[in-house]
Amino acid sequence: MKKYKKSTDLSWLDELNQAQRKAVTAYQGPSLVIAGAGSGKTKVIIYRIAYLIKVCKVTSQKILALTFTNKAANEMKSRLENFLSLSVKDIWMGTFHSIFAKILRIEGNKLGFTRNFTIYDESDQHRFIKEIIEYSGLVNKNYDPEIIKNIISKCKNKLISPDEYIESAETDFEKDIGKIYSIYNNKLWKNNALDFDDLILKPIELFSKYKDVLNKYQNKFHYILVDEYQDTNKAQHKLLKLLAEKNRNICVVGDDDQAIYSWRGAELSNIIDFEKDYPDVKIFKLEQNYRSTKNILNFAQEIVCKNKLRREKNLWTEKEEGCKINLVSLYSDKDESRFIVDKIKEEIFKNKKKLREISVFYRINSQSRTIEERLQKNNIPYIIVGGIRFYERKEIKDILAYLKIIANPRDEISLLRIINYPHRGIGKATLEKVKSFARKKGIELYRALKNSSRIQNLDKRKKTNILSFYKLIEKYRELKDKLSLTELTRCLLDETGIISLFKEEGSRESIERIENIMEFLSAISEFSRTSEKPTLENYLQEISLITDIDMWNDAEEAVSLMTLHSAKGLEFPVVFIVGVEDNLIPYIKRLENEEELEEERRLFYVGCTRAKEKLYITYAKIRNRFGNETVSLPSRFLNDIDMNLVNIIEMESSSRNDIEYRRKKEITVPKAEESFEKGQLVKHPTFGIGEIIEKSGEGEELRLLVTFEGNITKKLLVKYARLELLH
DNA sequence: GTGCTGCACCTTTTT
DNA sequence: GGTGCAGCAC
Ligand SMILES: Nc1ncnc2c1ncn2[C@@H]1O[C@H](COP(=O)(O)OP(=O)(O)OP(=O)(O)O)[C@@H](O)[C@H]1O
Repeated sequence: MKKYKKSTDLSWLDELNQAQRKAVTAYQGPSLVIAGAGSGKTKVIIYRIAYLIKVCKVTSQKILALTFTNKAANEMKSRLENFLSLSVKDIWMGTFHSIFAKILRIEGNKLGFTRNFTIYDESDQHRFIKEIIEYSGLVNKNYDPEIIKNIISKCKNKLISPDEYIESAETDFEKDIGKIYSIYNNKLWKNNALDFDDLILKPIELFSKYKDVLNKYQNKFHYILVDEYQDTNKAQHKLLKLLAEKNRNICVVGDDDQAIYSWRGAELSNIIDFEKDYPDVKIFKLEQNYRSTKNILNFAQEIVCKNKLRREKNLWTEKEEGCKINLVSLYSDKDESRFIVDKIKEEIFKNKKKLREISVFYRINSQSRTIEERLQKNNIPYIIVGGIRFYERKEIKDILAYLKIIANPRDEISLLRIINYPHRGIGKATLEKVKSFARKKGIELYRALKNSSRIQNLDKRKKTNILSFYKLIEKYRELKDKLSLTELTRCLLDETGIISLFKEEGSRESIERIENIMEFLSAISEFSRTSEKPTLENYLQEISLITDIDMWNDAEEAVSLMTLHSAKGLEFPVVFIVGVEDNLIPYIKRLENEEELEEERRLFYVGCTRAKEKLYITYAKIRNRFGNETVSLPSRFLNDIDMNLVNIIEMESSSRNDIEYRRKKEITVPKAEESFEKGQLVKHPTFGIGEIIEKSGEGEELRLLVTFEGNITKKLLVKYARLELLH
């Protein structure tokens, strides 16, 4: 690649087409770049930053660039650095969450928490809410923490405070949620902890309360750029509005067809509101796609243009037609994996593709397993991006919990996690006494440990146990600033005996855990070496906002496997999208309302548009889900596609064209579910006549337990079973 | 009071 | 195919 070293050399602008160049050079005032996949939106952001620095002589500290993942930010940085020879270390570039966490560390004391605050991830939140439900004194304690967590998160994304929620609550359920929400926030504060959503909310609070602070950051960030704007939420919108109010130099870039995070509170309406917020906005449309072949682009367009709620786009490419899209039908998920791995081999050996140029996308993480097994069998290097994050593994979270308490002793969730790990004779009953003591005295749990000698009717031995745990933590709190981070962690591991615990156990799983801990240790020393300020607090902050995608080294020679969501923003020469079946893409829980269904369609579109040269789409008839075999049909998104764009490969033993088959079947699916009742007789094409024993689920999910002739009992999904009612 | 084992229930996607 | 929890054995 060509490098542009001299700052007077402006020929790098020639790498942009005319529309892109317009978007790059209109650097003042509000800009909205709205364009389809692969049209160079991210490129516009990168070049705009270069333009600001090189041509407009803006100092890099004055630029704030917000991306969707840390990986995207790192990529931008390296492109600016290596290719446009810019120093990027002063640019504020990162995700909303990491940038504003950084600001909160600096300014948080104004809102009543200290700079060593803990960030609770989702499992911490879950435990936390569970704890609240148990102790909140609510009559009904049977609430599902997961549901409550989601409601609270939705509220936060929509800027609804606990008080506002309580005010509008009508049902008892809502009133209880309001109570829990309010306690939740209060307890977070007491724990000196924030959840993910707070990382956006708290800055809003900060800027609204303290105009001088707002002013400071408005003056700091003269130029704001936001990538993937279609997936921002109300809170983020508000935050941007506050920050951009003064200078109004804000450039957002997005594609409504790629909005796939509404379930996380993202609101497509932010794009429309942007035009309302800034009536003088300059709108730029990019229409040339530089990524995919004609066939791929046309196929993807055809998928997404069936959505009603979208802006019409006119995407085109100068690239060649390329291969047709391979539409592959298989009998089972096992066959699917075999097919994919065979094709990967073919791509590598015959077509001389590199492993890292190939990626496999799926709807849900659990689908990776069968493919993974097959790849292992064939000794093909692969990497799973996403799924359980490295830092979410149990053994790592346990060590992290120690480190978190050392950094922030008020963090009760981490405290509870490891107070009896490894076992030190502080069980449930003992803990209960300590907790109730803390509550009665109105003190933090950690302080209750210190004063545990004063707890009534507690065994003396237990008190000693508690106190020695307290002293252990205290010791490390003192050592924290004396030892390096690596030394501190090593000592801690030694003293707690966590590693020897696994060594003793000696099982395969334990060995794997030890390996993970070793990897964790090397990650810590890596951080100590590369970070400017390698403190415990900085380390904890960094890892709580880092994801698998961010850690993934895409230069490594390995096939990558990831969800369709994770694939957003990436590109690969060869892409496989697997499990393109109804109930998976679109996902079974998102079939009911039109908006969700459209989002599922967009998700599929995002997947297709990642492919540069070759796209395989596979679906299987039989899929193993939690040990049960389930029958699937090809995705409805494959209906009415232009057959000229696809190459149909039938790998299924019964060579029926399933798409045709599906169309026929739709007519024969019984409409009224009420028509099936216990005791009635039905006829099945394969099993013959049987009696309905049990009925469960409803709608698409309606299942019947039927005993057929010969005493064969089957659980059938009515939707697929083609049952005929006998009167 | 503590710790283990077997059972039930589920799980969409992620900063 | 995993995780969390209830109930049981020590
Ligand atoms: N003017 C151009 N000339 C050549 N290649 C380009 C040009 N603009 C963009 N590209 C290339 O097209 C590909 C897609 O660009 P980019 O990732 O910026 O698009 P995008 O609009 O952000 O895509 P998406 O929204 O689908 O993630 C990249 O490989 C990029 O280098």
